[in-house]
Amino acid sequence: MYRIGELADLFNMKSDTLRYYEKHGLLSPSARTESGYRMYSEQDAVLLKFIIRAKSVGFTLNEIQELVSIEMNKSQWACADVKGRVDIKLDKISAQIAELQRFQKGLKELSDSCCGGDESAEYCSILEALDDSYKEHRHVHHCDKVLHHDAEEK
Amino acid sequence: MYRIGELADLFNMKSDTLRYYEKHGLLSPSARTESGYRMYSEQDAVLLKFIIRAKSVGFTLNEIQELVSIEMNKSQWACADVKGRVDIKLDKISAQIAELQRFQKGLKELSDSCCGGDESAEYCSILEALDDSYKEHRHVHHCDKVLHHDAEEK
DNA sequence: CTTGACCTTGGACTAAGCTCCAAGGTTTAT
DNA sequence: ATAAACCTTGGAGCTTAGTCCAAGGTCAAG
Repeated sequence: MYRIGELADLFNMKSDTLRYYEKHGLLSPSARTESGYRMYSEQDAVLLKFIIRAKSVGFTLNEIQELVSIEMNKSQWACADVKGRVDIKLDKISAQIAELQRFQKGLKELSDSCCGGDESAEYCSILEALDDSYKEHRHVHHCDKVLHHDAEEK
Repeated sequence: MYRIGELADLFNMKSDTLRYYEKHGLLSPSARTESGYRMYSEQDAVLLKFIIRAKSVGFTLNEIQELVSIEMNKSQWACADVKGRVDIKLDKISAQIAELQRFQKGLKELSDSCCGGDESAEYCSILEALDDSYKEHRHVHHCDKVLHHDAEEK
């Protein structure tokens, strides 16, 4: 069992945040001491870890609360309902991964076309790298130019 | 050239949001009419599209502002600096994709083990699906149980 | 030449997600 | 047995990202 401060330290967060989560129905300590201290179990820590990870992938506390409340009352739910809810979240995640990958591709092209030397970054266009409408009439910048520039320097 | 309301409509947002972005250095209209109306160019629209996409993959307005200001003053920057900044964002994106994929894998396992029928969702554990420490001593639930249940019904 | 749909600025308001503070109770180490 | 380091509640304050409002200017149509 952890006291609130111990659990908070374990996950690098403030006790305040844990109280905030409790108030919003995300995570209640599984016990209290006679004097009223919150006591968190190993299970609570696992749930907290889940909450933190869900948050880090972009779920709001409300969405997480929904997942958590399903988990808490799972014997009352039909399996089909749980599956349905989870599949909705899965769709959201797939879409988000796809968008991130598109973004990654754009930035990577930019990084690759940006030679990384002392020369001006005039041709390192973030927009050019990311906007599809640019791509048709796009100038392709190779590092040749820079290598040439480097050659001149030598 | 678009007036503020036209551009806003084009991207399903409020004029207020565009003014907000302007105030925070993300997007200034490339012209004003004599009477002071903001006029946005095609270029401005491209930049706005970028801002919206960056936001959708989880960048804060501050981070986007940083990328945009690099774009705006790119001739003043050394190529290496731009590449450096962009590479930092790329790392962030890679990490985020990885985390999303881990989350996706967990939820997918859950969805698969959750047979989706009328039976109780007792064995559909989101935590079990997502917490690695569970996996070692994990019960594997197959849909056999349910198929059997279905068979009994017939 | 007025009506309605736009636009301007400035400032107030909201919601989410914390974060801090005050006033007091508890536990622990010296 | 007393100080330091925890904990409690309640409520205020902060940041981010908008969103709304008021008072007034502009512009095209009838």
